[in-house]
Amino acid sequence: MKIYEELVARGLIAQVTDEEHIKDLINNGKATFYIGFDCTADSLTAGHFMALTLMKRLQLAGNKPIALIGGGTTLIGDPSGRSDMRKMLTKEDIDHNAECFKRQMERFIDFGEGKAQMINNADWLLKLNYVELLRDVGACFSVNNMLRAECYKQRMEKGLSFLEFNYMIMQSYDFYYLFRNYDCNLQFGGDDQWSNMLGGTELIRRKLGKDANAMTITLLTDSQGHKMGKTAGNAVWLDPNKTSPYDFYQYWRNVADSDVLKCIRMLTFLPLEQIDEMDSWEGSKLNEAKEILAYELTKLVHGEEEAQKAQSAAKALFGGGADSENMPSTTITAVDFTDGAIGVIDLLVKASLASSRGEARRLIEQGGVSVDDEKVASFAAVISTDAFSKGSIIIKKGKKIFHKIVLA
RNA sequence: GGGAGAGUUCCCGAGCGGCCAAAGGGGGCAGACUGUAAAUCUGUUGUCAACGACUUCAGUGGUUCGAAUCCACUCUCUCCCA
Repeated sequence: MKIYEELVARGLIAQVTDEEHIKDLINNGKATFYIGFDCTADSLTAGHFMALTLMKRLQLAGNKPIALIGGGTTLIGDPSGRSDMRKMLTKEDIDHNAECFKRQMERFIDFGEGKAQMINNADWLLKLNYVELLRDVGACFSVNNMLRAECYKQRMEKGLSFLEFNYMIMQSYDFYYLFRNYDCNLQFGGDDQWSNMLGGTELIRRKLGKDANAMTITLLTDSQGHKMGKTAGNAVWLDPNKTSPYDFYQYWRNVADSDVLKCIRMLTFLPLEQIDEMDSWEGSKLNEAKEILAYELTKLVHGEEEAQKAQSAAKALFGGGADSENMPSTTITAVDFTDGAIGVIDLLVKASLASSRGEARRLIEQGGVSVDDEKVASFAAVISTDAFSKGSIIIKKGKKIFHKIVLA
């Protein structure tokens, strides 16, 4: 099976400009393709992860990836799929974020000589001259067409600033620039980028009379249609300092039944035959599939060792035995104690298991907190230093969140 | 430039000058049920030294014993006309 067919089989491809042409390019390693990453945060997220795996798959098939860091476009802000304007980021923030992205990507993609490239569009976008650009590029865009684009639909209701309206032009210019200077003949992106990407192929056709191609990746959504890779509105980060390998593992371990196979197919590198076999799994057997998913992804992002750790920690905890080896932990010192004891509420807050004392209190009142497997009965409960005879205690919040408190 | 309207808690969205820490929904968190799933049911959801106190309703000032609610100005957004 060739790479294109595999991508289709994995359900990764959403839309393409010219299927035959693209198939020919990537199946024969003739594509130099780019994916843009807007650096709106200081870490990549699980959402970007799919794009990264796609780059890797294509790279393995002999194609040449260009990771385009959006140092310039991020200054504008992509309005796609948003109902309100993004917060404007400062130049410094963006540079910092771009730097962080770079480090994370290097773990996935081989940026060795001639293998792949990382480029920042700030390098050319920031140098543009307004009037020149208008005459050169602006003339190629029809506002009527742009307004019809799907990515602006939502914003036509709530208002769209001219700044953001220009995002499509910037992204199109990127493609045009890469096409001319880097022989980039294909652009990949999330399905929400489709109209921005078409802007690019259109611009290339008008300016150079040549065909460039675009292809979008299916957005990873759960069975309810929500974008995946978020918990409570917060992204699942790839940076271990922002989302620990254990939490990362748990996120995937807890996906809904209906989404497991889709995730395995789209995100892991397991052979398709093996995945097809899992397809027949049902009921509690699916739990095993979730374990596989969680393990595979954690391995890809954090390495085999961390994946092992996360898995054994999870197994130990949910299996009953309290293996606290790899649990997130907080260290306290004697100073935190008053008269040889510390309140459970204080511990919860210190460990960030509760964001306020009121919340901690509520948790305890509702019976959601245990210390060393014993339910905390009263919010006034205190833990004495004696409890730390083994050096640490384990606090459990709810059913799935474990945290170790170490006495230094 | 002219006219009309809007800004409320994580989000949407109610809110006669006192009974408003603010209805309702969504989301979140916790409990029950389970398979670390989904669905369902229940509780909870500003902060704190917690039957009380303190800080919130775009901002700044004002009117009042008392303001999310009234007035003035400012900012932001939407709509209509140019």
